Amino acid sequence: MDGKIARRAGSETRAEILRVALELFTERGYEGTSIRDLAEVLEMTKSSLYYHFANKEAIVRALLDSRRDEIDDLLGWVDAQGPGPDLLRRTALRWVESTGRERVQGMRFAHANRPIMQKLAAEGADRRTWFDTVVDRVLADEASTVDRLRAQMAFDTVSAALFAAEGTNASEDDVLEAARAATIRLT
Amino acid sequence: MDGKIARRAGSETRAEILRVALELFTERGYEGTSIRDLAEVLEMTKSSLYYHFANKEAIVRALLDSRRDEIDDLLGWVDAQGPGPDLLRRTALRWVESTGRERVQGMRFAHANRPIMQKLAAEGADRRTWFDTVVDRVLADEASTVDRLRAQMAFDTVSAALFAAEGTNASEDDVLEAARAATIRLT
DNA sequence: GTCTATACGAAGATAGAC
DNA sequence: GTCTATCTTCGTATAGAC
Repeated sequence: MDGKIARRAGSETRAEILRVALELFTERGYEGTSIRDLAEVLEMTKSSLYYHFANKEAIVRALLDSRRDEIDDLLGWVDAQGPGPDLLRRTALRWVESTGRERVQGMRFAHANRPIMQKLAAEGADRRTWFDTVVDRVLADEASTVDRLRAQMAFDTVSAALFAAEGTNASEDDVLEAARAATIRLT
Repeated sequence: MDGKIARRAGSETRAEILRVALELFTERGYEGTSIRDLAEVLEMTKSSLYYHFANKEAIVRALLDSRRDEIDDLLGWVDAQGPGPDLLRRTALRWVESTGRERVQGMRFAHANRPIMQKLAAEGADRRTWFDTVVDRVLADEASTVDRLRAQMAFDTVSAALFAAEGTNASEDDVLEAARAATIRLT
């Protein structure tokens, strides 16, 4: 783990801030979480936070950056596949089955904070845009709007299952299993 | 329309407030919409608003009340049905196919404001709780957690399709058609 | 029922010392 | 990099006249 890239000093704090921010933003919502709240949990002052991030929104942006690579991976994988009628199912399943704790956390976050997600989406690269690309490559050119919607839904099953599980005592494994089953049925 | 219940004077303003609130809360989010914003659009003062609603949250509560009847209807319908293995599909389809503009609007609202929805949910009657009841009556007693999740998802397809359609140019009809197709596949 | 005026707290953000 | 102190704006909400 001591590879080419030396560990940048100070990045620890940044990472810690992001960890806490993800947690609080998910639980209480972005608007419902103040810089003060973050500072309190982190046991540092607001000002210190502002040393690491220009403003509150920048924290969310950084959070989103971390998730970006996963979709890039998926895109790379799709490109390496031969075309075929089952490409949609295979790709969606790959996506759903590769869902780990981190991604689930990210989805909860996205769920809890749609307004800011949409705002950031309007400015450029967001999850939705990336998935549009995936769906483009995986569906035939003549696919209808409804086909496209259904394909998107097949990728979104974890999110949907998570929503369905809200307030119930379903485990994370239950959620993932339900999502997997749904993806198969939708493709 | 001049039936037994005389039209209560003043309720017009209330209704107008709710109309505007639903719109703004959906577009900018609950936290992102101030009482000021509402007052401005309504061309009245903040104080007048406070005459009609005790506080900001009360507006959301009123908004939710309006939606409650629909699920009561569904529950009544389910009770009138004979049991059978296809009861889940029939019920979910009935729900999805009865989705109109108003309900779609309500879903968008719920989507955009998960934090407060959850807060109000914690206090009692929310959509999720109601649907738990529906799923209870529609599924066999020995249904597994995953079965229950899948059933919930079958009811939530409009919501999922709406999410999938975000940022695309899919029409509302496209969304409803995709939702219907998904419900069939999931049941 | 609607207004003016205002209290009051909390939020995001910055200046500048150490 | 972290702190103290402070600025400014905005939020919800209330008092009380008309």
